[in-house]
Amino acid sequence: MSTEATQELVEQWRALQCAYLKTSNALDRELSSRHGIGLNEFETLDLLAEHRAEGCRMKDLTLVSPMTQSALSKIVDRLEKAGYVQRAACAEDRRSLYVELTEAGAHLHDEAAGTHRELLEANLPA
Amino acid sequence: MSTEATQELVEQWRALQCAYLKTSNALDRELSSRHGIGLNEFETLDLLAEHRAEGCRMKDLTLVSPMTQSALSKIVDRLEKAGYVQRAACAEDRRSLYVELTEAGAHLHDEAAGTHRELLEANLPA
DNA sequence: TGTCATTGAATGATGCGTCATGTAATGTCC
DNA sequence: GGACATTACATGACGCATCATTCAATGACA
Repeated sequence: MSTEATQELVEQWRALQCAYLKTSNALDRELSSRHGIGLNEFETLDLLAEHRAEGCRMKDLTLVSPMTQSALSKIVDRLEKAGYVQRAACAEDRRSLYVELTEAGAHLHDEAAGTHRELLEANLPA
Repeated sequence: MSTEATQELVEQWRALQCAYLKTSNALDRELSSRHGIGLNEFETLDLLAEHRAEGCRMKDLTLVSPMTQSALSKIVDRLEKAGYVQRAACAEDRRSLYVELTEAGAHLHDEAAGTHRELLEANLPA
């Protein structure tokens, strides 16, 4: 590979990095200050809201989230402690747990989604 | 803003997130296993190599790196302990410190840069 | 020149994500 | 149906980034 092509690759990577960090930092800061939850918490709520109809087990979450199983377990812990989510037993497989939005969780999601979308529009490269 | 436009924004964000996480995870994993340094350490070495001619103070690093001043201080700590970098007093301003690549650091950077570029090519969206 | 604000850098407390591991429950195969 | 592997999830240890704070040096200004 030529030196110029390599240089271009590095610049492309730095641009990606910059766009991602700028956006995720802005999201995290605003979601925290306005709604009291971090970005990963919000995005988990968002996934739960999206799949609310089918029902969502921990395992399903790991399939659609970029987070680790372990991280998701702790995120759901925090959301549960805050009352935004609850775990429910799964009749077909007693190892599994359903994760469900509570009233408060659905309400918070509605509010925070506005902030989220607004910041995406402000930060994402057009 | 229309619902569809909002939805598209969210998809754009998830794509950005996915591309960034996939690439940075791959980079971090390979740089660690092949060269024993993390991604942020490497990118700091990379910046130092890039600005080697002018001389690079801590403060200059914070201007070109996406990392925090505090994080950079600790990254340089680790690089220094590993012998890849050294801090040197700054005559014009005794609060400042120059950060310089050592022989070993320059050598490691040469090797690791190959891995870095290779993984960028493999992971970045063409 | 003495006072006060600012700057460059280091550090301690804290939060969070990851890895490795543990523990049930389930599946498989003889 | 009993032994073994596998799956779903939780947890503890660890690393690392961040924030707030601290400290020393410098600048500004009366």
